[in-house]
Amino acid sequence: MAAAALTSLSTSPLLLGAPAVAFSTEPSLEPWREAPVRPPGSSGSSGDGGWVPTSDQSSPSTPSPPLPPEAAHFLFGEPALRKRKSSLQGLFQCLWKRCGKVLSSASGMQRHIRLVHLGRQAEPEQSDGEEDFYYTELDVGVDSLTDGLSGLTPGSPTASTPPALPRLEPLEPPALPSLLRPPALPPPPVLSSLPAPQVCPSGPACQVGEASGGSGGARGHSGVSSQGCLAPVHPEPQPIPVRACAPALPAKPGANPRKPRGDAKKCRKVYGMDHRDLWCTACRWKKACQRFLD
DNA sequence: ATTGCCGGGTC
DNA sequence: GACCCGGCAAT
Repeated sequence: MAAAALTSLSTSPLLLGAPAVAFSTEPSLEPWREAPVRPPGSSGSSGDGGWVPTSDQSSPSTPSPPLPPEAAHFLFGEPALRKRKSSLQGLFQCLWKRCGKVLSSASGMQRHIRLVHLGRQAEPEQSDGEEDFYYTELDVGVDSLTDGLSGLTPGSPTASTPPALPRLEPLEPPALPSLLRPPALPPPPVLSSLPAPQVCPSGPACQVGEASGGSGGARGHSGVSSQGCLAPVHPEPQPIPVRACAPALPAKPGANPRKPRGDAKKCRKVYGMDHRDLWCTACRWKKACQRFLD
């Protein structure tokens, strides 16, 4: 029995990326989904400059192309957003923008998506599971949902705030495990053509390490709701088949991991305790050195 | 033990 | 705000 359940679960591409919770399936809460760029007629599997799709035999998922940082923010800011393959029966709603079609069977929904949105033929063509990303199951029961939300305080607006992240230095976007990926990379031009990076100017998930030593930089970001990050600014938001896959988020919300110590010698070491008057003020105040930046 | 500096205090 | 320091983590 358990093995059968595992087997069926393992076939779901959704399961892999959502270690934490199954989030709300309310479609209106998912305006962040980006356009799955799949021009009709295009196979959408090449031209990503380096990303070579593999033959994809291990799972319905295809390798994940590098997502734009914005997408990574979404990933951080949002726990798992969808669930599927739950034991309960439900309705299946198409998440494609301005579609919202509701069908009562997953297979019907997959067919709908293949035909209508993906421009594929009716035959499942050993369906790669891509359709799975474009619809959600409208649950009838709430049991599985509340499982994932058990850690949240009902009614608390801050509850949806993701745990504080370790400083997001301008690192490469965390290599998205190829668990969940859009079938085709949403084109950077769309995002970059936006007037301004208003996607999430201040959300915790979007926080980028401040230039130097503003000691307050890492403080006080608890009030920002992750919803702010999800404000759709995409001109033509289409459901993006990306679900949250936070790679090992810090366990403690509010834990503020220290900056790794730089190797630069600071005033204290350069001038010594004897010449404290030569120190920069920050060093004198036991703050992050302003003179010898890392 | 030393160093860097966060967090929090006082003025 | 400026200024100071306890205490922690990294070294």
